[in-house]
Amino acid sequence: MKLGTKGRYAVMALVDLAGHSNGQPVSLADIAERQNISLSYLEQLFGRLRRNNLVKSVRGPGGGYLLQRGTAHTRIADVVLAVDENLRATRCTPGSPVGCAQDSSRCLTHDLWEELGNHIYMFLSSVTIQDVLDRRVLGAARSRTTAGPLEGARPDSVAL
Amino acid sequence: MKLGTKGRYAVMALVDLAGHSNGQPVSLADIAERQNISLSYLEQLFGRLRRNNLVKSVRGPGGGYLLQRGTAHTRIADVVLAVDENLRATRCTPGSPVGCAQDSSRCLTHDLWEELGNHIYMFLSSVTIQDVLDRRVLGAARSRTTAGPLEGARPDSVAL
DNA sequence: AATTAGGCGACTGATTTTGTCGGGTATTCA
DNA sequence: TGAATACCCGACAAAATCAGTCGCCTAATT
Ligand code: FES
Ligand code: FES
Repeated sequence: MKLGTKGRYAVMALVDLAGHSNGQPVSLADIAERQNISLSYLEQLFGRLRRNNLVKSVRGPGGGYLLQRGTAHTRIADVVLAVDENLRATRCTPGSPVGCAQDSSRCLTHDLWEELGNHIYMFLSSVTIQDVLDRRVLGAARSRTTAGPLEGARPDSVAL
Repeated sequence: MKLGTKGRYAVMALVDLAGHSNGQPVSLADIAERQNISLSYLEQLFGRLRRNNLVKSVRGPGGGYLLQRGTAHTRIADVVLAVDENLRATRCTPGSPVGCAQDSSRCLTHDLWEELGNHIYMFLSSVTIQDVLDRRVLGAARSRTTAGPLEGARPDSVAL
């Protein structure tokens, strides 16, 4: 399991984007300056966000990025997964037959890591950009966490 | 946030230790062979575990390690923190005045990461070595998670 | 045509992680 | 006493990952 600057920057950038957009596209240069992140790095991140259908790009002068789904429907988990690729905590790869244990079966700790990953995913799924924008993370999110993600299951790369 | 092989190996080793000890010390060489982990690496890890009062060492022939607290009182969170040092997800250092935001106050996402860290810690605190040994991770742990850690608060390095 | 701003891939330096090595020290047993 | 066992410890090296840069391109607006 890892959570580096990629995931953090992506969330920060999207929150900034959501906060400064009034229906108009927001340029990366603006976000870069406000959030103190390198422009080239942001471009890299937004490339992945775009490919994951989280943002929409508008080219040319006056262009920039827009959130594809609304602020209330963009889950933090999706953002992190888009740029950080996996939250998986298990050592064994899901498809492969041989895990970290030498025999065929799963090792004793497998379930533990898997459940940990589930937990993290649930939490991050329960928080939206809008929640962060409203500083509504502590109370609201926690109460919703026990109920699981809002709606719609992730298709792949979730297993954790 | 990070969770590397150090944390995973440490938990695997302690579970193995708990499972193969009958009051007698278990040597690292045995664990190393069973779990397929380098002996030298294990020594490094157990050094930290010992310094964190999770295991007790017995030197000399027939020596090895014992769990200091019982299997039911050794929390996974303590093990991971002992070898992996921190689960903290925030970018800013807790003591320092300046976080990742340029102005003095916390950035919008600070609460999010902090709350994520809390969540992870709560989950890992709710599971003990005994739970893993009994493959009792999925149901039992989750039900207890909402109630928080078993007892006794961590003194420091927890903030995450 | 000129300017703006996204799109893409390769590349590099720094840091972290993972794991090894070599040489100790304490304890037991013969 | 001394040999064997097994913990103890710090330094070190290979490998992987991360963070960030660079150059050049394409699309749209004016
Ligand atoms: S983590 Fe999947 S088998 Fe060990
Ligand atoms: S994470 Fe603490 S101020 Fe941004």
